[in-house]
Amino acid sequence: MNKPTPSPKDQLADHLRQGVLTLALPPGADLDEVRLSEEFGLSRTPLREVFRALAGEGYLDLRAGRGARVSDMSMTTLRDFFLAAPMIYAAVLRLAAQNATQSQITALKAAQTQFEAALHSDNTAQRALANNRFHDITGEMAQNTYLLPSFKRLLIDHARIAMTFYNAQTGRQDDDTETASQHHHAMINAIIARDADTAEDLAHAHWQLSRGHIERFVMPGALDLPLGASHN
Amino acid sequence: MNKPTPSPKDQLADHLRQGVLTLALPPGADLDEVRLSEEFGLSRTPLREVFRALAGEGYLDLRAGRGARVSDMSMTTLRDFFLAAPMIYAAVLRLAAQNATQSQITALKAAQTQFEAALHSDNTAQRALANNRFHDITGEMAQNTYLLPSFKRLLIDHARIAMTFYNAQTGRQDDDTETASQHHHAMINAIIARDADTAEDLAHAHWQLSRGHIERFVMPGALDLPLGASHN
DNA sequence: TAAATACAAAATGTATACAATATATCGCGG
DNA sequence: CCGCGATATATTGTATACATTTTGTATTTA
Repeated sequence: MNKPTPSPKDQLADHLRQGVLTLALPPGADLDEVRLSEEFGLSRTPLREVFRALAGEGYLDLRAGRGARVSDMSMTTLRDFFLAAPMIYAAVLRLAAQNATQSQITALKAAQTQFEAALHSDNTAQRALANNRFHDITGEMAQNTYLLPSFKRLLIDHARIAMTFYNAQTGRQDDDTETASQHHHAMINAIIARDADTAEDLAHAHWQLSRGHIERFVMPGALDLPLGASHN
Repeated sequence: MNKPTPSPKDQLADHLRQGVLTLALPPGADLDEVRLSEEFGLSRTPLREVFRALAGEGYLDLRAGRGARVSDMSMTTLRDFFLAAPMIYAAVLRLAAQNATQSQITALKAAQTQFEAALHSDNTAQRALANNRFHDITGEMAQNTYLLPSFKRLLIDHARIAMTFYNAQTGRQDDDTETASQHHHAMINAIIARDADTAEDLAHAHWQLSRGHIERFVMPGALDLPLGASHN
């Protein structure tokens, strides 16, 4: 067992990352340096370095003289997201199929097992985190330094968007997650078979699913009620 | 005139960025905290924050307990680069054509003027920096948070690769830079015309040019000399 | 009453001193 | 002479104290 006990810095970083991904720290939330440093037994100096690092990864925004905030989700986020995601993700999965190592494939299978477990529990956060982990591994598999930064940022907001919509959505939800899980399985198989084309197709299908999911949330069937009749 | 005098931190950051882009700080170079802090009149605390920030942008690598280095250029860098660059760059330029604001177009024209000036001087570093600035503005124009991180990393290594090869290359060089400059002009026009398709095509042509340039450097015509006859 | 200004409190930014860790040097033994 | 290990040096990491900036509040004035 070689787990070298994570440093307080790593613990804090992981805590914040998880918080951001699960919306426990909502977009735009202020982070109090003093409170966090007391809570994690760190002085402000290393804490601020963690902030800088997480800002570089896209989790936080640092505004000079005004402290750190959880990076925002603006009105245009969704549009930007669905413009970039299919392209980047298809490329990553294609490269993943070409370059995955055996140990990475093992890790991916394990992540998928965790994801399925999370599906059966009713813990939305666990689900989002497990899904995030799965896709993160595909990113490692691709082994392309230039693609990864964008991919990781997409994964952050993918998780946050999923948290937003899976929490709210009723019906169809289980269908969709089941399909997503099947996609994951097919991805694993395509990667094992080194079948880049299939992997790429699966990436597109996967985003198409997300897209439909969110569209149904953002533009639901209108309430069919007469105007102005509501105040008894 | 609203130039609020850059803070020492910004100065340092810019200095390091420029150094990395121009190879004044070669890949893998160690950065001495104490020396730099004395040189720029900063204490180590803010200096290390600059390191963290630049690491996030892809300029530096931070290894725990072993200080900061200029991020490396490995053997696989070129391959990764030319796999990712055409795709990302085409996407960025397409979005740039769709979303550019008037003031950004003005800035782009100015950058191109600077680039041409640098072409006539014989300063390779100036040339690389001006080219970098030009492309950086196209990145701003695209206005897509998710694409930018990868794009910016590509630009860093684009500059470094250009510095490597333009310094060494003989002949054809002027042809190529002239063609590159023409591409830039055509890009500006396509952006003004909001012609996304043309912009995307230009992106591909531009990378094709770079690619050819580097191929000729990496795989030159072999020296046509008899083996083993060299030691007088 | 509303706006503006001055003051107070809080939070961020920086410097310096100290602790921990990594690297280099020297001495010893094989 | 080479390799190993211990000590010394240098460098990185952390804590704390202080300076600066921002933000909130109260008071004054139109």
